Amino acid sequence: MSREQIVTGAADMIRRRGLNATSIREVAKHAGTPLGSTYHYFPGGKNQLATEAVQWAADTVQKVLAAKLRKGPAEGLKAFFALWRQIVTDSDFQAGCPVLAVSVEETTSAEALAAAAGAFRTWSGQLADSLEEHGVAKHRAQSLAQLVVAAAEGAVAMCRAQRSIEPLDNVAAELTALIEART
Amino acid sequence: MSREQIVTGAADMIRRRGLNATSIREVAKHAGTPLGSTYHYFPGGKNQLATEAVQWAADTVQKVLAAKLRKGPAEGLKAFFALWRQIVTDSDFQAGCPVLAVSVEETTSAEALAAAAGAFRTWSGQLADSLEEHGVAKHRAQSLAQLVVAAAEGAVAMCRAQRSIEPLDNVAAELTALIEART
DNA sequence: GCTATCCTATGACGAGCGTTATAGCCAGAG
DNA sequence: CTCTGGCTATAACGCTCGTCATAGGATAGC
Repeated sequence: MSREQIVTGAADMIRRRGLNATSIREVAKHAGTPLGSTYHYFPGGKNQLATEAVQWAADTVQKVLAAKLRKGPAEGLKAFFALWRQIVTDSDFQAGCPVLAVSVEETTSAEALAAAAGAFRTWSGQLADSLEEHGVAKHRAQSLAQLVVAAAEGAVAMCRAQRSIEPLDNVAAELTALIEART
Repeated sequence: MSREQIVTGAADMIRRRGLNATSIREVAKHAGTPLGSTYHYFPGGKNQLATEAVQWAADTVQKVLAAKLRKGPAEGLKAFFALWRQIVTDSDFQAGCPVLAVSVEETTSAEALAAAAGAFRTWSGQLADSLEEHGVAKHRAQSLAQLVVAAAEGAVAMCRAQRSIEPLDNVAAELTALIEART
């Protein structure tokens, strides 16, 4: 279905250039669909498209996380970082996280920003639940989970700026040690 | 001098809206200077202005960090997080870090991106040096310092999306405990 | 008072943006 | 075969963007 291609294409462009630099015309071209179709599928315009793109990215990560966390928090954490590592390296340091990109632009639609907030809450919530199940106190589990998400997002951006995967790998190693010591 | 006002104003707008949504016209208006002056002071156009804005922000943080790190890594870390906390809360969750904003937009000029990379390297380098002086092994010091910078940047973005200061405070608490345990 | 230098003021350029409108196509139901 | 409804195609709207050019004004040194 071409509607889905538009959403995933939009997510990919937001990941790279940010929301403001992602134009509907280019998303349509990139998806091989005419501009008119975009407004047919997304009558809410750019707001709606951006919101759905963020939600799609959030869901994708959420599914990976849910699957890997069944083997414990440490495995989930590894998968989380491996996922970002692949995105950064496969794109030659040109792609990052669309959720972060939306969070950083005030101009953004309120709905897309809310979707971004939901993504952060979902991911850190999944991690926190897993930590709690493995004996970490509730509040501590939440703090650690937020640390993981924040550090991963920040490290991805650092890697892009520095054109080096080193920050992400270092951060992953530090957090792996920290999590494994607590569980 | 009005040149400086243009740079700081640009940094403030990039902090809030990102680089792409920051137009030279609005920067000039915000600084109370005519549009023509912008190209007089910055013949390199938007690239040059963005680069100087990033450098200005980087220097500002670097100075605070240098001053506080003299009292030890833990004090530096506290000041680092306090600085971001103030920016986020004073702006009612609308402002973040211009360095991160530039790092997330591929469209960005290569020079501004290089300035962003320099900022990350400077900040984490300062922290790493301080940790090393207080007995942390060289490589470990670097990892920890990168973790701190990445987590702070990511946490600021999370706070903006969620309109809550909680992630930043939780991350600061976790990292303070981690750093104090190692020094 | 005169002139050279820095800054201002104003407007124009081509391009791209989000969005809307309208007319045409084309499959599948009756 | 016809008709209907989902999708395409195309063009236009008002707007803002980055950039450049050119003319005007002030101010400092002589």
